[in-house]
Amino acid sequence: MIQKKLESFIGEYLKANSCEIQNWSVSANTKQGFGDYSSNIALILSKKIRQNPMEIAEKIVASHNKDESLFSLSATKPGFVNFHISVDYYLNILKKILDEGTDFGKPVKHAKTANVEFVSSNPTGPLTAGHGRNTILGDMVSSILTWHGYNVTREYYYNNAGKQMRMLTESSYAKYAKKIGRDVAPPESGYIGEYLDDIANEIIQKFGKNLDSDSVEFRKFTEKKIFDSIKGTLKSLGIEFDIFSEEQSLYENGAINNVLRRLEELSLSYKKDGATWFKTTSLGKKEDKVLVKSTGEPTYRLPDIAYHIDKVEREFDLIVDIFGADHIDTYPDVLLGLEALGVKTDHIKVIIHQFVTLKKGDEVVKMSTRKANFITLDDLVEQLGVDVVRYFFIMRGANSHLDFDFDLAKDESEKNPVYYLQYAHARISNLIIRYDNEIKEKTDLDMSLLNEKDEVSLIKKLSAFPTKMNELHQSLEPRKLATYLEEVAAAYHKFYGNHKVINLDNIPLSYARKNLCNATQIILKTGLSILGITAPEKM
RNA sequence: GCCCCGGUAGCUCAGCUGGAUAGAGCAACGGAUUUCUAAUCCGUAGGUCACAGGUUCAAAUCCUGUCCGGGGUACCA
Repeated sequence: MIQKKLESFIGEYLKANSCEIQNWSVSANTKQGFGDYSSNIALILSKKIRQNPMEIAEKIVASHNKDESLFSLSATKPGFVNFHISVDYYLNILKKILDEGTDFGKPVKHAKTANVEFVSSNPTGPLTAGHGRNTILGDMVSSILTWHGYNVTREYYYNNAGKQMRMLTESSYAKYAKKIGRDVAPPESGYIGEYLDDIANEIIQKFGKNLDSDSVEFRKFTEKKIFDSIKGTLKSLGIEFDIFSEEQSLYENGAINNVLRRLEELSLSYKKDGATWFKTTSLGKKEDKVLVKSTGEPTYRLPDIAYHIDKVEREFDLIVDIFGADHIDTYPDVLLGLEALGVKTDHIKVIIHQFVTLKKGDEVVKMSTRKANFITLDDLVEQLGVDVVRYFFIMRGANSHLDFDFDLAKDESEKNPVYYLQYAHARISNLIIRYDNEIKEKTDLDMSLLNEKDEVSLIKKLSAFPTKMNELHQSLEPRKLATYLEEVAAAYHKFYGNHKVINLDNIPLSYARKNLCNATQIILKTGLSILGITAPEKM
């Protein structure tokens, strides 16, 4: 890529002058007036060879062969070396975008596998608005990896062995019992949502009124029904999972006991007060953590260690966990456990996101599945539409808190930047139809006619796409793609506003501009599809 | 107690693997409508980048401390 070439230019200069030095860089400029790229080499070098940086910069500029057509050089103020890339270079990229279409910028060889675990909410009720963030984030991260050539497994892990599910089963039975007139008190702090009434009715229809309280149907049927509803919600958001893994099986196949045994063998666990402790202090932590409570029930750490061993053994090249802030304290323990057992962890990437704070006006809504005072993800989709919902959850970086005012949601949805992107795409579609209707005449494509400021800056923006995607591959932050697409759309709207594409008096220019529009549309389409957002032809 | 995140324009936020003039949207004000879809564009105004030190040729960006706000967590008493 271009940056490498610029770096090697500097590198060769250094070599020719037998200077050995590190820490210098060539970076793209965001500001106007200093060329496309700049290097700080002279500033770094000045200290070492005790020379004025400006003089060094000018020497480097002078060393450049002026016949070189790719770029020209200049030196400015404190001592920057600026690279001005030739327009031809960008025009070539533009051609490449048109040739390669939505494959533009895609790395060819990767053939790797990745596992992305997300949502992983226990099937105790419908997905709430609060789950939306994890859900959307995980799906987009998966898409980013897919685009980069990974064969991605989307995995949903749920805990059906613990207290929550037992409570759900009892709550389900209580609803059933009440409907058929048995005198049964609902469990204390059980689940009370209306969705359980619906399920109870179905159970009556399907299995009749004579089920015992310990019938497996309460657990099985309730779990299945709730899962169906969760899957429905996910489907409406365009998300489908490849695998659902359950905690239960880790008990059944002995994986959990195995972890306990091995930790004991390594003297990394001990009993105290009837509980089993994980000796994390001997692994550099401040305090030990509980693996199995004195009640005999394991804490979340133990099954999660076993589950991660299982994932690692499935030999993915990359394992991504999308976790909410409640895991901040605990996931390091899980990794520690894996390392202690000699399981490789350096290909595990944990993405933690902060929670969403839901508000109604100024009032914060505390959501609880158990108490059934929640706004479902379905509600959001119904009110705002899939595209707005998807965009909404990645408008802030995963690591920042996200405030969501439900009262203003609809209001704000009209101002949602996603429309700005989609409008740019729709505008282009419309324009191309117009163009084909109005201009029948054929002409050769001459991109060099595109030399207006707005045109050039749009072309440069489009050219940055592969670099952006590369960054995205590193950071796995969908927001960065969204930000980039907003910039592309802005550059396009600006160009569109200031220049006519269809001009019957200048067909060659019209044609070149039409191709610029095509290229813009390709980039927008590719980006939007990675975000799982529709690219409309009309708005 | 321990941990995480944030404090940038009136509001909501970008920018934060250090770079040269701190950016958008909304709100305000003024302009563009015989339109290639105005869900757009052009312009004006708006900033001690919480505060204080430090590192550096260079700090909104890195380090330390302080203040303020949000959140998480414990077989926690």
